[in-house]
Amino acid sequence: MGKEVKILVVDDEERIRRLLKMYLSREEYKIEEAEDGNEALAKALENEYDVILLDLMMPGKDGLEVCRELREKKATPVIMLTAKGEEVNRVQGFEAGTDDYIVKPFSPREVVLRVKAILRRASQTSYLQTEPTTKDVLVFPHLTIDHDAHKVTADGKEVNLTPKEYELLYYLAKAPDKVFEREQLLKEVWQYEFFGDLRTVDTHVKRLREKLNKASEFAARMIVTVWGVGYKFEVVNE
Amino acid sequence: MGKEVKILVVDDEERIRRLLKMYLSREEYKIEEAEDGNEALAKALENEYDVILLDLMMPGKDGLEVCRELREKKATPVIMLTAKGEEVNRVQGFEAGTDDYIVKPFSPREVVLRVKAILRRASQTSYLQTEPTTKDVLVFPHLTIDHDAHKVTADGKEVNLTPKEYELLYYLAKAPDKVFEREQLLKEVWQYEFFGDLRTVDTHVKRLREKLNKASEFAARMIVTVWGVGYKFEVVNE
DNA sequence: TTAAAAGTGTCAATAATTTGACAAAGTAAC
DNA sequence: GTTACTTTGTCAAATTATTGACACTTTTAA
Repeated sequence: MGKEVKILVVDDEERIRRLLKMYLSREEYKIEEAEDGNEALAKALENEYDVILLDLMMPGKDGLEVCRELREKKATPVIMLTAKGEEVNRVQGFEAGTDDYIVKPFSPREVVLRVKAILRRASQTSYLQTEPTTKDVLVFPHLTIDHDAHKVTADGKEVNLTPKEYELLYYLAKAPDKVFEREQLLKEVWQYEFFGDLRTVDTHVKRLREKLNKASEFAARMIVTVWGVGYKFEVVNE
Repeated sequence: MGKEVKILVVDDEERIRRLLKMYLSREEYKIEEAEDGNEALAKALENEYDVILLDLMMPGKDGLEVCRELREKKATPVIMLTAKGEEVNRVQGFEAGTDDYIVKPFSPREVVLRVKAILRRASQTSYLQTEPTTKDVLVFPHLTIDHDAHKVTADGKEVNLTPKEYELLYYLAKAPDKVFEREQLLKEVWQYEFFGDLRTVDTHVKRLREKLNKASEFAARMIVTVWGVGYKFEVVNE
């Protein structure tokens, strides 16, 4: 339902573009890319994007400049990507017409949250706001993940998860039945510059299962180990 | 119950319209927008609004002029938005038919309070005021927030809150269960040009909990920390 | 039975929150 | 106006919770 959401991702590093694309694709957004300021500006002016993710530091035209020039013609929401220490003056960014910031290295959750926040705001600006913005709640037998409230419930009982546990569960549950290798989970649930021990994933899975199990053994069993490959979320039929 | 309240928001800056809309939508008003004087006048004449929020400085026809022309046909209440330093002669404004002023940058509370004041005045002017204006009171177990009286009661005892504390509580309590990031709270509870320290939110939460706790430990526990994300208001089941 | 893979418990390192103290800004009372 | 009082925002400990690593145990599949 609702029309397709189009996002433009601008960064000179191919790796960053790929990561952003990966995170955002999971939310069913359509992603396009640009690798420098001029290309970004050209695309942004020609097309109608719902959000633009814009790197601050780029060879040639930098993010602020692109934003400023874009603003002369269009109001497309812009989220600026800044590296730590690159600390833009918020007021400066604000004057250029930036809507929000994300500091690198970012985590998937952060990116997705920000994009959603922007989209929500934008949709509220639309003339008639009759329909309530669709709630983001995953409901399975024995387990409910309410992403707005950031709350997990198993067999009626609330399960208190730490951020990483929550993210891990949410990530897996968003694609039931799909197996993820530990490497991939580390890349996508953790920040993108994290090169940690693969066993770390196991530890978190363990803690997650533990907590789920206290509330519902069925919920705990939904985190399934795929031997030799990784983990997946599978709905229990009971 | 009660008829819908329709408000027209007029400002050439999209951001300001969005902010006003955000604040006022939470009060269940229906908001329409106009981005310049002519559009405003056309809409104001065609429709029946309960209040018009009108920016003073706009390219083309300015706020005073719109107000003056509107007054030749209609008595719709007008609240003028003026930037600091832009200090209109109040007499001039009243001659044009302005009902009230708000100085930018404004805070949500200010906007909502003024609008409510105007609506109250308007409804009292009406001939027979039989229907009680719908009361704005949030009632939870152990906690009641009477927004009309601007009064908070926890387990029967009145809790004395400062404006910011009150606004923070009210904002959270208006959307139970929904998690808000500190950034968002700063953006929406504080004035819109405030770029303060995120920890400021924590301090206010602390003071709020402190005061609530003196009256009712259950009420205090309703302000819930969501680790790594932000805060939410959650009803305690006890 | 064995090698590889997964699960577990512990601990130190990190990270986020809470808190208290203080200064600045704003208000009210005189 | 000036003074006293309140509210507000910042900052930097102190506290608390999360996290990552690693060694060790258990399970699995061949």
